[in-house]
Order: sequence, then structure tokens, then C-alpha cells
Amino acid sequence: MPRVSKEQTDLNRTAIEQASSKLFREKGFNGVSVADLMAAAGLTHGGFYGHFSSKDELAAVACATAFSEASERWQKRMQGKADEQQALHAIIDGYLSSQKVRDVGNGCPGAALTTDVAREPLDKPVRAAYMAGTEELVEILTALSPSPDPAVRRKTALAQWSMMVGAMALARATEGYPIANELLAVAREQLLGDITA
Amino acid sequence: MPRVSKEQTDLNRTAIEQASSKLFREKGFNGVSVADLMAAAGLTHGGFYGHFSSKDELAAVACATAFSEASERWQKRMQGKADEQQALHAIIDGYLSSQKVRDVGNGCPGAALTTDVAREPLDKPVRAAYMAGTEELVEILTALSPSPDPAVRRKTALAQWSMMVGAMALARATEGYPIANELLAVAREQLLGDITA
DNA sequence: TGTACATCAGTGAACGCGCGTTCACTGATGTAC
DNA sequence: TGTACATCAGTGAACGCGCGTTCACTGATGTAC
Repeated sequence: MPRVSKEQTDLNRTAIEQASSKLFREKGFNGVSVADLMAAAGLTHGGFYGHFSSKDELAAVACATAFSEASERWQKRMQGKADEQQALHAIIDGYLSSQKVRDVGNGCPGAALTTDVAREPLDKPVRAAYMAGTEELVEILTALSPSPDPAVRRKTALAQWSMMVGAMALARATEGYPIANELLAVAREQLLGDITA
Repeated sequence: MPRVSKEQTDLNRTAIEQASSKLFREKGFNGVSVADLMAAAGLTHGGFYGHFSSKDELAAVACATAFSEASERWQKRMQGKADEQQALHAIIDGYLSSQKVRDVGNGCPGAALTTDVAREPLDKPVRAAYMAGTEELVEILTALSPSPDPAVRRKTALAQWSMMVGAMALARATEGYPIANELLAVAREQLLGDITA
């Protein structure tokens, strides 16, 4: 039953993007096939190239989608918080949860895709997408820094970002061992302690 | 010209391990084929299963090898340093170099293999190898912490480790953009500043 | 508004290719006398 | 020490399989009258 309404076509494309955004984070770019992605979107593999020119192109789109989702998640956590300190607290606390260790598919693409992106050639579109997404999240952290000096705010945000990504990536790789929880706890303590102090 | 002396057999096995240790870090477990690994060791693919029972088993061995190399590299950097503070300085400074961003194959496996290991099932041997290697490096950092309290030393080491791995992984993923160097610089500043302070 | 037809989103078979692993074979190494 | 032979590390063809991508086809959608 081919040919589908324009609305359905858009829905299908969105479904592919969202399935990819999730599956790429879980299994990496090379860990999921085009057929897997299409099946997860409820379609068959042949129609893929009607939506995207290559798997590479989709990787970039899915990466951007994942960062957008993360950004929205952060915005949502900030809502209703009394001040910047509490907003930052909510973001970091939500980020470094042991639940997120297991749920890579709905977690931060910054931590889930690092090495995948790092292994792509420098001119691949996914690299630009990853970098833009990173800046988007660092921007949010920067806005929440208490310092009046913009340079210090930026530095604080970048240091927080490195620690958040590092602790989460390491906790995932050491999942099941005591050190995984230690890493999360120490990062939380250090990052939240810095805020309160 | 098959059948080779026992000494040569050992040399060949070591060559496979070292080539794998490097290539897995560069391209990931799924990014290199058994044939690639054997070719890099100067052999043909068929002989692989005389040395290892599977690619999975080799992944664990290569992971352990990479961490051992890293540990030795750290020990070497510590040599001749006047005190713990200077030794720690040397390790961190060497770790966060922009040269290491490009030379993944000779860099820290902790940062190079995070997501690869995180995607392996919990019972795979490579996970135990990664965890043991992590503990090995964290141990070194712990020994260099200035605090008299063992719990504090451990926490300091874990926080440093998260920051080092996070900054390096992110710098690699954003290589070529200004933020890559920013991330390295900020992490260095924060980690080395903590020492001096 | 109804009808006739062109469009084109999605299907599934097929393509060439590279993967992890197996295996019959080779011939230098190692050993038994 | 020299010789005859068994061993087995390494070779390369072959296996079944899944990959990214292409393409002829289908039939509901969208359009022109």
C-alpha cells in the first residue's frame, strides 16, 4: 500500500529521525543498520533514500535531534526553579542519575556519541552537528554560572561539562562495578558542592 | 612457509596484541576487522584463531594491554619528580596535550574506548578488563593526592579521572573547532590549579 | 463536485562487498632414536 | 651428532551472513479538467 499522504510522509521522516537519535546513542553509528532504523520507525529499508541521501547524512540529523531533545530536557528541569543555583542543581542532578547510566537511548548525546563522532573524518556533517549541540548545552550552563565575568562563566561551564560527560561515560563503561556509582557520586558531590560553596 | 619457532610464535602473538591495542582505540571494536588486525601484525587472517578463541577475547586482552601501556607511561612521567604534586602535574599535563587528541592510538584507552565498552554486554570479558585498567590508573592518582584521609584521596582521584577523560573525549569529538582547545585548557587549568592551590 | 490520470512514498528483491569464523593444506620446527 | 618423522603455526580459499545502496514496481494520493 505505497504512496502516503504528505502529512504521513512528514510523520514517517520524524519517526526515522527519532528512532535513529535513540538507536545511534545506544548502539553507535556502526551498531545499527539502515534496515534496523527503518524497522524501528515502522517502515521497510528501501524507502530510506527517499528521506535521506545517505546513512551519514542521517547521523548528522539524528545527532542534532538528540542534542535538541537534551536541551529541551534541561530547559524543563530549570522551570520553576527559584534561582540560577537551583536550576543548575536540577540539571546536574538529573544528568548524573544512575538511571541515565542504563538508559543511554534517552540520555545525553554528548556522552553517548563522543568516540563515534571522534572517529568520523573532520569534514563529515555529524561533527558540525555534535559541536553545535555541545555549544548549545554549554551555553545553558554558562548562563547559570554565578560569576559576573563572562570568561569565568564560560570556563566554569566547560569544566562542568567535561566532568559531567566524563563521569557519565565512565559510569556506563564500568556499569555493574562499585566504581561506577562512586564516579557518579563524586562528580555530583564536586559539581553541586562547587555551587553551594 | 608455515610453522614457526616458539619464540616467533610469541612475538607474533605480542604483535597482534599491540596492533589491536592501537587499532581498537583508533577505530573501535567494530571498526577494525580480524583481517586488518592480523595484517597490521604482519600475518594473514587465518592464523588468528590459533592465538585467540574469538575477536571478543582479543578485545579484552587488547584493552588490558592498552591500560598497562598507559600505566607505564604515567610511571615514566613521574620519574625524577621532586614530590607528589609535581608528579601529578606531569601526568595531567601529559594527558591533556593537544597532541594526544590526534594520536588516539597511543592515547589513554579510558577515553578512547568508553562507549565501545559501554555497549558490550555486562558479562563480556572486555568490561572486566576496562574496569581493572581504570582502577589501576585511579590508584596512581590516589597515591598522589595530598590529603591524609584515604576516602578524600580516592574521591579526589575519581574526580580528576572523570575530568581528564571527559575533557579528552570531548576535545577529540570537537577537534578542529575552537571549543576543543578551550576544553583542554580549562581542564588543565582547573586540575593543575587545584594542585597548586 | 466527480472523474481520469500522473505522481511518488513506500516495498522488497537484488547488487557487490566485507565481515567473523572454519578448514584442508603446507612445510619448517621440534623430537625421538 | 645425524636422520627420520610427527607436530602444528601460519596460509588462503571458502562458509553463511548482514551491510549500505539501488531499482523496478505498486497503488493510494494529489491534481487537472
